[in-house]
Amino acid sequence: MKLDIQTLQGHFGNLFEANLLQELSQVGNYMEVEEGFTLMRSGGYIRSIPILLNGSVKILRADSEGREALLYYLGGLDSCAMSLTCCLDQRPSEITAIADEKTKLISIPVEKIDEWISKYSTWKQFVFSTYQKRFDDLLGAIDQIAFHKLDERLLGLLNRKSKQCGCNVFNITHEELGQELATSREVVSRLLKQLERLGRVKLSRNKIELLNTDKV
DNA sequence: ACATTAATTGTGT
DNA sequence: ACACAATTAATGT
Repeated sequence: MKLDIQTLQGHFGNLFEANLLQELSQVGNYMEVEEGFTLMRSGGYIRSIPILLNGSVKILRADSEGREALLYYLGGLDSCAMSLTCCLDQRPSEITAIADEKTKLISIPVEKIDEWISKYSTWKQFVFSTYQKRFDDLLGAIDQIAFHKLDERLLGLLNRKSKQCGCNVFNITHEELGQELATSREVVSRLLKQLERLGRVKLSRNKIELLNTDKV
């Protein structure tokens, strides 16, 4: 099903130039999918890429066990950066895309993606900013994972020290802990603050007291 | 007891 | 990571 230019303009506003909107309306395939609909299966080749008009789509990656980890969500006028690369390289998809709610999207044939990049600067910008957005998302996700690991390492270190000296009060500075964990003093301070808020630890200058060592 | 200084810790960017 | 504020301990007078 095709969309007329007016409708497209309603969605994209002045993001795209007039000629591009024209082509979009000619070659773009408009579709509505229900929640749970699989737009893209890992391993499959991609013939077209989606641009969301509304709704949202979750992007998953299958791990070695066959479990699927959530990478990020697409929403708004997002497109899928992964599928953009897959298209250009003619490679199979490494991700799975499933509609998270009823979603309206417009689907663009692969060959147009490449063609438009050299033809329309606004399209090039769109593709570029799509990458940028996804990249930022992934960076954020990595940060959180790294943060969690450090969180556990810090608790582990404190527990080891507790075992060593047979008590649960240490005379140590955040700076020193940071060196043991190969991280900065600020990070240790922030982690400890969180642990204090959780009641796992009591903080004072040059001193850290381990609490609740009996319970988990 | 008070002021001064240095070290440690907390927080925003 | 850096910069700065806030807090606390240590020291000198």
